[in-house]
Amino acid sequence: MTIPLRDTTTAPRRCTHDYQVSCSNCRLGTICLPLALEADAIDQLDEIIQRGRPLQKGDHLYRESDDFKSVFAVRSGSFKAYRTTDDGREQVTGFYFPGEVMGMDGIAKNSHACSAKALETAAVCEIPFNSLSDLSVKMPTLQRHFFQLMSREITEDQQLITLLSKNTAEERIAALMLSISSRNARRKLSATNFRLPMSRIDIGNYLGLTVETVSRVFSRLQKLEVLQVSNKEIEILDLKALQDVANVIIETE
Amino acid sequence: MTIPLRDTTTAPRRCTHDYQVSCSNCRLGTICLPLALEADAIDQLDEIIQRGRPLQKGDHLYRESDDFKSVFAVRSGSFKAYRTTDDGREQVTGFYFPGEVMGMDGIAKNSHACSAKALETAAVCEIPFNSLSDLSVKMPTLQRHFFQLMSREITEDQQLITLLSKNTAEERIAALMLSISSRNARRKLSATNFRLPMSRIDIGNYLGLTVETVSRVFSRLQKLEVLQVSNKEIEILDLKALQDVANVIIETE
DNA sequence: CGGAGCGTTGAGTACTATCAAAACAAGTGG
DNA sequence: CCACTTGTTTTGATAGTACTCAACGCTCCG
Repeated sequence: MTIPLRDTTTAPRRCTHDYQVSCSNCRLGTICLPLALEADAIDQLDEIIQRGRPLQKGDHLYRESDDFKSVFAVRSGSFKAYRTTDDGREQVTGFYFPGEVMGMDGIAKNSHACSAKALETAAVCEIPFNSLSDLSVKMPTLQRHFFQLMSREITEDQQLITLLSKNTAEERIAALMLSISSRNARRKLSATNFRLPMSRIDIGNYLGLTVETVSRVFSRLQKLEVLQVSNKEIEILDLKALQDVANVIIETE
Repeated sequence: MTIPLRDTTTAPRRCTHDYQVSCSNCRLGTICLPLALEADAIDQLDEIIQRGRPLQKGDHLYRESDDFKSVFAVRSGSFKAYRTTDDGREQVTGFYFPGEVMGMDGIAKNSHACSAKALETAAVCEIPFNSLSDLSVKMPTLQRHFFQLMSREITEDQQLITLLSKNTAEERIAALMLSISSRNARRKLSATNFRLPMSRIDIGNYLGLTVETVSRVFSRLQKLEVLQVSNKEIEILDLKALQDVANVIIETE
């Protein structure tokens, strides 16, 4: 499960490990770029992607206001994206798991709008944006897919907005657990048993709650036998109930 | 100020009104698509844009789950975008003023992720997405600009996320007033005197507050002589103070 | 083993929501 | 033009959810 790499802060550019894979044989398949592309197209994409950047827990992939050069697809491990507010506080804007693409917020101003930090040992595919643009011009399908990827990021942000704007602490936590569950399922991992890579602090920050509230909600959901929580290990005991909690039950009429 | 069009539900396709303008002589200039394009490019863009769709207050430009065909640039008037949550409630995701582009959330799934409703009499430029895609392939600059536009939408959503996650009612209202103020300024309108096109309900919905709270905050800011509020008419009396309210003063150390 | 950071739990508080009522504005039809 | 309806906005009283402050148990790692 964990990556067979460690301690390679200065990663050797090419070695024979599994991160050497190409897009065509990547086990993440079509998750990262939902490409129903011809083999030829995949090869071209493959050309521009730079692999082999293992990061340790706590390492930054990029920082806010860094020059924007590339977007990144997570290959293994996980990341949090966050921005620093005017008054110095941190706002977590998203968590990223294998197959998901980060950094598109940097396109607007040619500098990253948020920082990305590894929550555990992690590896990414770096996709230089200029090359991607150029290739998109030649390959309308790729352009379309990338538009879709960005659009999806927009709709996901809007879902979070709704969550923050309308939902209670329990609903927010339940929604996050369900989100992580389904993203796991997409990668053929267990939808009911998983380990949270992020701290309670990050969860609270992301969901607009304090750590204490997050902790209390977990305790409550455990008491209700909806979740089994043991530190970062989560087991969904009652999926239906969890969905009910998330869905806002309110049936006034 | 209001548009010289009314009652044209079935808008005549071509008439001699001012909405006949082309991109090259549009007084919104580079606001909508920040195009530093060559004249030739602008003409090509102009070709694909469909104008003359005046809407009345309350009319929908598109609805959630409508087929996605186009994005829209606001020409006059204003819109709110909203999505309906699973339990039937409404979540306002944004307000759109002249020069701003709506509908990019629809690209991901080829159907609109939210509805767009005119807050007052309004007109738009419709930009068919397929044509835009095709043109982008031929014009890398246009592709780049459109990527940037989408990226900007992402960063703006993230700002709203931060606002909802971290800020008090007063801070949220202040931030919205400042946002509207600066968007007005960009269009060479007054940054201190303006009319809110949306209701208190919409403001509250957008900012994750109840109507009552919105109203109370306006009253308080008025008492503090930061704002002059008279129904929908807003005057910013003390910009500095308003920025202080928005910026989270908290200077613990 | 001990410290540092993380996570949990408790008590009290505060901000915002909820409920309720009334003033006000806008639109309709007689 | 006015009575009437409907929806919006404001204000007040009360309640509840989540925050703050505080203490303590747990983990991880040097």
